[in-house]
Amino acid sequence: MRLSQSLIPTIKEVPSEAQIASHRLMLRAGLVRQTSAGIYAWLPAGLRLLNNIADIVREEQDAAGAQEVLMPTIQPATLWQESGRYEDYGKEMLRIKDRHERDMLYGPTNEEMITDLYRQSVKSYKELPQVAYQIQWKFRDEVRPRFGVMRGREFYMKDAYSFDIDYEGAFVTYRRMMLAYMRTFQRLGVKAIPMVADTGPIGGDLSHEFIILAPTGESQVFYDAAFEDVDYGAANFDSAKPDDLGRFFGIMTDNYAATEEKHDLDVWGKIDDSRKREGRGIEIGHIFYFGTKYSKAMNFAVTGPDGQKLFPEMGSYGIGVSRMAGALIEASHDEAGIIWPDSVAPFKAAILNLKQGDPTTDALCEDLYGKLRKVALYDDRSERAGVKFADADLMGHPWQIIIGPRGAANGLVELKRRATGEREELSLDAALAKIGLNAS
RNA sequence: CGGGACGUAGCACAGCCUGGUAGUGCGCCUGCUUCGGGAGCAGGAGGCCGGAGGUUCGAAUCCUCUCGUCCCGACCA
Repeated sequence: MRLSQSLIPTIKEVPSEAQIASHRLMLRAGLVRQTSAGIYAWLPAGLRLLNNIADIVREEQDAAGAQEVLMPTIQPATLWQESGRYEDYGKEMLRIKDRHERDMLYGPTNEEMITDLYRQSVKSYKELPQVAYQIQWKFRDEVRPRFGVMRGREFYMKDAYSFDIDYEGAFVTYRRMMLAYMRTFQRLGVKAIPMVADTGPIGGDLSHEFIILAPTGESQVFYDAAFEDVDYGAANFDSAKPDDLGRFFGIMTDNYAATEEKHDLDVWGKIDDSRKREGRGIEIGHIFYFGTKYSKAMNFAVTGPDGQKLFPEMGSYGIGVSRMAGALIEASHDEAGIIWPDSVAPFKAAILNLKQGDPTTDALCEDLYGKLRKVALYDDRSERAGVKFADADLMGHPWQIIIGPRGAANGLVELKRRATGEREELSLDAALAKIGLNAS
């Protein structure tokens, strides 16, 4: 994109409502704007970020054998009355009436809806197991939204639902999804630690939450460095093999990890100091096994091998996609601004034209932009160099390709790595090769 | 849902206590100079002071109500 023609409004001063780093930086970098408490508009750069995160989540869900669906945001109250949660959910649920005075709601989660869809069509155990997921907006009317996008009322979330014919199958699915989560987080460039969790209003008895470390996290967490040493990639674990899943799950559950509420000083004390990791954590995902809670309540039964009625064993699996956007910034920023991991950056590189209007510089920039149109942001504004440097640092592009009249005369550009601050002067082709963006 | 604050120009704020019709910095526009880390000078645009009601000759300022936003706590992907 050309910055001069984009709705990417960077600002020097921060609106006073933003308290934490990620919120301030998301506003300053022009990623989002708040429209109501806990409700945000995603501007072009922010949307690219959101989509990049969602794409990685999607790829790993697909790789784990889940199928993507898209369910409505507005749901009929009748479904929730069947499960009993219409009453249980309380004021967090946004309730609406349509013109016919029918009770509707903006979905905070989708167990009822997916169960309804399965019971309509799936009648035999032979059609299971299945996992379906969606990446969709949800709404929970938090009493006190805060931390910008990290604790909004409207949020973008990947939610998956699994149906197995017995506990053993459900447990395999649970472990496979957990592995998919660790792979997803690894690709997103964050350290995520699974911790045994309360199941909350969704219910069930096997549940983990995934916490990533960031200085402004909501709670103190403790874990063994063993989690960081693991490569969760397909080369190390084949998610189709039960043995691999077992080995993986062993690592996830045998090593110590706990939030402060569940911290056990005796166990912690026995861990070698060099392997202790401690910090603030942000919950970024949550997985649950809850058995037949919804299949029974909503009468979703299939015919089993013995011809008898069988209620599928279910689980659900969430990743907060919009929350992840904020969490990534919490985990990766400095005084100057955001430092995006390469995998999710809205733009892989920014082209900084230091002297808009200089024929040589303009020509070199245009040439480069022509090659990087899809992945780069071209700062073609007639601003001074200092403004462009500051905005590029603020927006956090992994690479800055700095083009000024000095180097342009010799066909040279300067390449800056945001994360390290390293700069070097080299030819345009060499710069492209180094960034690894040649093909696009 | 308990506790506490704040709404004045796009943003950050002053003015309010002690009523007299609004100001500063940044941003924005124009011109000149500048031009590799958020430039300088000059000129300019922009606000029915969140909304409604009240007190008063007169309300940003005092009173009441209302809407909105933020912070602490409890709660949550």
